[in-house]
Formats: sequence, C-alpha cells, structure tokens
Amino acid sequence: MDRFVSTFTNKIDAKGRVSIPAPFRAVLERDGYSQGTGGGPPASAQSGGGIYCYPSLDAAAIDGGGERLAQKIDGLLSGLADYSDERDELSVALYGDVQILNIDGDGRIVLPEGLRTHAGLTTLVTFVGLGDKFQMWEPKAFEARRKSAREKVQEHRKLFGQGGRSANPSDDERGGSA
Amino acid sequence: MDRFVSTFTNKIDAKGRVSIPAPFRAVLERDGYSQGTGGGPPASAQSGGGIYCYPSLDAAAIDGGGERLAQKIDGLLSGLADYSDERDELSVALYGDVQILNIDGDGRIVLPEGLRTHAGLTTLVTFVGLGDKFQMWEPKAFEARRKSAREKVQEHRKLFGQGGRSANPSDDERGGSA
DNA sequence: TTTACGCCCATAAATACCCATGTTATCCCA
DNA sequence: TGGGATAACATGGGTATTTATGGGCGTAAA
Repeated sequence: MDRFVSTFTNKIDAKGRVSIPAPFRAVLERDGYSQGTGGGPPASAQSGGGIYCYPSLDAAAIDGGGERLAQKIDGLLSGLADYSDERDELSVALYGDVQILNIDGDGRIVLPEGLRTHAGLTTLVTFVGLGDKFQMWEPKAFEARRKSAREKVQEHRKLFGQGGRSANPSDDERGGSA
Repeated sequence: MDRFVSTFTNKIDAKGRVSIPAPFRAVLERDGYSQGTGGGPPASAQSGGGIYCYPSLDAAAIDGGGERLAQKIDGLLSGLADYSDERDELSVALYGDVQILNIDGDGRIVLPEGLRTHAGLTTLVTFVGLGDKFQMWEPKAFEARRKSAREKVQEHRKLFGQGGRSANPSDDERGGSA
C-alpha cells in the first residue's frame, strides 16, 4: 500500500539539511519521485520531483508527501470554477504555502526558514507517518501531541467499552525498521 | 505536472526589473516559452515568447502565466456564444489589459507602470504560485490575503473533511479526502 | 538629443552535487 | 552459534553551479 508509517527522529545539520527516513524515501520513490542521483533521471523542482511540504493548518508541524498528496490538493480545487475569486483565494492557501523540496543524492532535504519556524524546529526533527502523508515535528512538541492523542483514544475506548488491547506506552521511536 | 507552486519575494531594481523565480521560469519554459538569450531561439513578443500579464480582476495583484494561461482564457471565451454581449465584455476584461512581457537573458521582466500601480508595487514583489498561473503582490498586501485565504480553507476543510475518517486528531489535515 | 529598452558582464550568496566517515543492523561461514 | 565481513544509513563537510541582483553600453524609439 505504500503508506507512511512509524516515526523517526533525525538531526538537522549546519546547512539545514535533514535525512528523510529511508522507509519514507522508499514510499516517495514508489509514489513517482525520481531522485537526482542514485535513483533515476533528474527532475527539476517543479515537475514531479521533490516532496511537497506546507505548514500544517492547525498544528506546529510541517506536512509533507509526494505526488499522491499533490493530487489530493488538486482534487480540492478541481471543483471550483476557473478564474473565480474563490478559486484564486483557495489556491493561495493550497498552492501558495506549498514548498517543493528536492531530495539530494543522499536522501536529504533542506528545510526553508519559513517552514522551520512554523514548526519550531532547531536541531532535531521527528518524522511521523500518517498514511498518505507525513508530518515533521519538533520532537518535544510531538511528544506532547502524542500524549494528548492517546488520552483522547482512551476516552473513546471508554465510550465504546472496549477494554481490549493496550495503549503501549513504549512505542516505536527512532529506527523502527521497515 | 508543471504547476506554479510556492511563493517567492524578489526585488525590483532601479530599472524596474524583477527576477522571475527560477522554478516559475522552469514551468514557463516547459510551457512553451523560448527565451531571447541562453534559452533557445529568440521569440518576438507576440509569438509565443513572453509571459502573459494582466491586472487581477478582483485583487490588487497582477496575474501572470504562459501559454497554458492564454489557452485557458481562450477556452473560457469559446464557451460563450459569438457576438454575445457577455463575450464581448469578457474579451475586453480578459484580453484588454493583457501585456506580454519579455524575459531577458537573466530571467527578468520589466513591469510596466500600469501594472505596477494596480498592484501597488514599489521595491518588492511577491510571486505566488496558483497552479496554472501565478500572481504578483506587494508583499504586505499578500500577507493579508494569505491570512484570509487560510481562514477560508479552514472552513472548507470542515465541509469536506468529513469523510468520516477517524477519531485520530492528526489524521486528516488539509483536505481529508479528494 | 533624450529616454527607454534590450543585451551583456560581474559578483555575492544560496543551492545542488559529490565524496568521506562512524555506526548499526545483516549476512555468511566456519 | 559466534564472529568477522558487508551493506545500508545518517551525518559532516568540500566544491561546483545556479540564482538573484547591480551596473554599463549600444541601439531604437520618441
């Protein structure tokens, strides 16, 4: 199914680069990404190559994904009439905030200033798989979010009365393997 | 897919020139633009070369694009009956203010007075990708626009994003489903 | 002439590209 | 089954291109 799964934490180096977790890279490649070196024919930033990133609308995180994500965005706009003011306005938020980041020969991207500040990133980034896309978080911020997410799940369980499994507290962290 | 994506802010120099962001240039070239020097054979301003620009109908901005944009405008008109009043009006609105700007050997254009005042441009221009076309804004004006655009998307998301997915707070972010 | 524009060159900074290294997980073979 | 050889990854850093931007100059238009 090629979904983004699991979480990984990588380091931002002095040049602002981060390695994309290898499993995510594999998903991106299967999703139609062709890498500059070591993968396939080069692709310029605006033509199918690169990953699509934009600031999450309601979280201090960056959303990222490949072609599939891009098509999803297109889908949102496809219903609107060309040249309507409404379409322009939505396009601003949907396309205007997107950055296309190239993956270098070593599987790394450079996070632009704007995105980095939105997510409060400094030296570490936590990549979180969410299926069709993934998110990049400041590790501590993500830990907090994860915690609250668990609590919500707990509540839901109570509502449904499913005693069931466990909320395994020691989930996967760095390098869950693929 | 060759879409205009992302935003860039460039400077207007003493001669009124602005660099077109390199990624946009790449889209334009693939879209059928041939540059005077360093790109391909020269093209006169009225024959496929140059970018199409006109004042946005409902915003203090300039719309710009390449061949695809021109064809889309044609498409809109062809949907209307010949000689209808509506068509005439639209033709004037869409074609009347169009300017074809040449890109110089260094990837720059000169913004004519009329367009500059319409958008309130002085020393900086923000290029905003909107898919098939892009817009040029005065940076501060664009900031305001971006803000309102984001709010609108939030609303839309509520309407769309009810694919009934999950209780997972991090699941659907921007556009739950296409 | 005077102004505006196209064309060329120069340069600093940002970006892409390339290779090297430390570490860890994997595999093979005795 | 233990241990060394191997391969995959994340990470660091050097170097070559690309890009944005400033300015000079000749030519064409007014």
